[in-house]
Amino acid sequence: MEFDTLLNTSLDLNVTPLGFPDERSALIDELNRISAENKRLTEMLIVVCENYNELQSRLMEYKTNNPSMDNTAASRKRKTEINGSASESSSSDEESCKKLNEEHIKAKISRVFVQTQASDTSLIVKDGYQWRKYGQKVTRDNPCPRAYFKCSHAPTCPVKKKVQRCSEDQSVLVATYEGEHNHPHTSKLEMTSGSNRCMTLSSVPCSNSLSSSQRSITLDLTEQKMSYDARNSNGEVHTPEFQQFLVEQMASSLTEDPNFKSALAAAISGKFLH
DNA sequence: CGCGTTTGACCGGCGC
DNA sequence: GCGCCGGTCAAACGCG
Repeated sequence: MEFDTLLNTSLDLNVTPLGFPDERSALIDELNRISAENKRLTEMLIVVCENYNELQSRLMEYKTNNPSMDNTAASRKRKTEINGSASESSSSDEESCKKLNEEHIKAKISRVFVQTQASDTSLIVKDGYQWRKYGQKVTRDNPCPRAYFKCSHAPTCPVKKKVQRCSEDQSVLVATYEGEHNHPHTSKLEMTSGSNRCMTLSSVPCSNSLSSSQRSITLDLTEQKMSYDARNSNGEVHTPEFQQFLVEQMASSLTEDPNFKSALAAAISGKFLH
């Protein structure tokens, strides 16, 4: 894992030139301890994902047995559409469920939290797609203006996004995506360059922020997906192996953070040099 | 001159 | 029915 590389690097840069055997052994112990902790955290994350998967399966089972289960998370608008189609249509319950699922897919919503620099006043979230801004509005619940974007890469792409600064922490951008892209990323490099980077977690039906410096977490707020299945940008369903990979990526992405590296190197060198 | 952004006007849904 | 509010439109504007 890159964590080891990082630690070896800090060892070479900060400690080895001093050449104290005690410090080296202490550092190695520390490295082993941190590596073990890293491994333990990774395993915990896997367990959490498995538990979530199990819960989702139970929910799916419950919903299957109770098809009339209310869709409480839907917006008022969605409720209106659902009621309207139900009253006008004579279709069966199964067809209604189908329609609901289709509408859910159409209305796929995900939310991204992006940590930006305090001096950065733009509402730009680099996510690998090209966006055209078509409006900006000050909303009631947040003094910061909300910007409205449409995907401009493909004329037929229905995806929209809203970007607004968090009212509590204005260094955090909240980007809300609606719909799914019908084309690939325009630039994968853009995903990992610039002032912010994105890491995506799908199918987590809650809102949360797990941002470290210049990093973001995507939380998919749609509820039509009944099992934990990590998807890539093309909507492909991934295997459990990929979930394992994703977990490892999440752990390793933390260690790739330059700020984290420098802070860790400083902490280690400071601990043993003072 | 073309393209993207800005910004005020407009529209539709919802609550009272 | 009216007002509020979020979302969208489109003309004006700026920049390369």
